[in-house]
Amino acid sequence: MIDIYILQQLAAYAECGTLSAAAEKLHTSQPAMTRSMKKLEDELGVTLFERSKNHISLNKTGQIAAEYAQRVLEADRDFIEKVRQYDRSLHTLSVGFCAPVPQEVFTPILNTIFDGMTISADMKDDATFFDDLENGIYQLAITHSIPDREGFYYKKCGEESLFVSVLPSDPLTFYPEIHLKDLDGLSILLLTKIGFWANMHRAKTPHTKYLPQIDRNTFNELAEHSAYPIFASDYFIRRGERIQGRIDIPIADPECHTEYYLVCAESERDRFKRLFSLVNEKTIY
Amino acid sequence: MIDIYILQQLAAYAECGTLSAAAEKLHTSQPAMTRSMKKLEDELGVTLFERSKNHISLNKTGQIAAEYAQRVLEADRDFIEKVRQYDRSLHTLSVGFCAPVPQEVFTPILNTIFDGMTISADMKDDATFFDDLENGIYQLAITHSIPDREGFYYKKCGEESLFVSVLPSDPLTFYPEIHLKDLDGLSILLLTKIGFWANMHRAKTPHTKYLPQIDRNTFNELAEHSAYPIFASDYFIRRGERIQGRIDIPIADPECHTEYYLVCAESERDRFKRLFSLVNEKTIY
DNA sequence: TAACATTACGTTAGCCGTAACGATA
DNA sequence: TATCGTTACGGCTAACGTAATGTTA
Repeated sequence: MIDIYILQQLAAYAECGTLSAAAEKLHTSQPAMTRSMKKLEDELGVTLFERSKNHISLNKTGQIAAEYAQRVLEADRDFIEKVRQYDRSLHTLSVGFCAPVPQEVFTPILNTIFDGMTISADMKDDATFFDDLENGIYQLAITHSIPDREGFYYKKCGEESLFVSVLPSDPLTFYPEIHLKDLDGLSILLLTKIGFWANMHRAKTPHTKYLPQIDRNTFNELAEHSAYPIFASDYFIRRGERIQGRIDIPIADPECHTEYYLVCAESERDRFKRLFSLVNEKTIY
Repeated sequence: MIDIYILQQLAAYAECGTLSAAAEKLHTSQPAMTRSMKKLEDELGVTLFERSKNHISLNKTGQIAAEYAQRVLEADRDFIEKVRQYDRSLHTLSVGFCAPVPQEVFTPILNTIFDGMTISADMKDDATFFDDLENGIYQLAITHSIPDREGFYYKKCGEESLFVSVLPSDPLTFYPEIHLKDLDGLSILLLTKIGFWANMHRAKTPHTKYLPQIDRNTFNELAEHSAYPIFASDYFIRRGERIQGRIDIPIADPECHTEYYLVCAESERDRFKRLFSLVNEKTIY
């Protein structure tokens, strides 16, 4: 068996062209390189280098050796990566959220039930969530539609409705409820990272100029001190977490009312039994 | 980077089931195994074993690790083998001979011209010789037919004719020359390892009972002290290497007269320039 | 009690870095 | 003269084996 460190040195030499350069790259000394390459030739019983007094180069066999050394190194790296990855997969639960409210609601629940595991949360449009569950990218997902095929277990876990939040002086307050098309063309403050809502807005109000805000504090600051309309959620309104001095107008479009579903692969149903039993239709509400 | 010796220990443990058995297999001590496995877990930052007070076993991650360790070990073994193999290929010349006489003639020539190289000689029917040259199994071949396709360089290097050698009292001596069909049904002493001649005999004299002799000395002994017909070659007859007290009768069939060709891949023509220049139509004669 | 894993401890083989040398462009 | 590879040498670390300990079947 050839020590992997020696193969690493061979590969480094093949890359750098001189022993001294390779030594530097590997944070070791030139003599160490010389010794290692000698030892390698010795253990293989094969000449790998052509040597003149102050220069060495790989011969044909040496070039072949450098190539195969790369494969061994790659296998070793792969070993480390795959083992760590597998171990990680045993201790992390990857969850896909399609919107911020489900994430806010479920994060503490998951942390309680799966104590000791790392909860890896991802938020984006749920268009690919069923694929992602099948491919093992997520073990759980909160979607805003029911599965389009077999192989999943799911349960409704809540609802959410959007409002438009404006200053009392805003002309929009004239209506008891409004439609998204009434907003088309306006400038609206909008938080980023809002999952499927982003695509919905983009589709329904293509001419609206959205002013995206990454930071929630900045968003709140701007919302309080500007006249830009913002979107609000019944979830937050119900909890009193509102922007002061604004009026919330319901949106009539059906796209602004959604139901949420907790979904897992059918094969993992048992594993998430306790979670599903804790969830009911109004978990998000 | 994980030291390959530790992976070897992991693999040995996975195979043996206990650290002590693995230690014995690898000619090391139990404590060394304990330490190595601890170190492996440490370097990976991952738990691989379930431990009770006097028993350990691989957990799921450990089983995955053992699998991947095997791959690394295989890559390392492969490295050694392939490098040695390539080096060997640079220092050996594999030659296919279709008959004994060419081998006898060419062996000293090849040893002289390719001094320092190992000449690996193979003798068998030359049906696959052109394929073998293309696939790099041979670098040179002596065939009894010219190449059936492009891509080869060749030169006629000799001829050989077969005789039947019998006692003066044998009825066959009545004929000035004989045909193979006259031999069909007889018992004939025959050396093994005679290349394409074996298939020729089998095809032309299917009812003959051949008495195969592996050892040349045994063959000569039997030839001298029995009445069985044997085959002789003009090559040996011309050199006086005959069995005492026998008469050599020429065989009329065209299959018993052959020409020999020295062949190499067109791409290696230069490499064998000197050899070809030394060879002429009567090299084997 | 026999087999096993782990811990403790003293020893040593092997590798490393520094220094010196010789050769080359 | 600067760079490169090799050799020599002293120091040190990391891994080893022996021995002892504790646990289990």
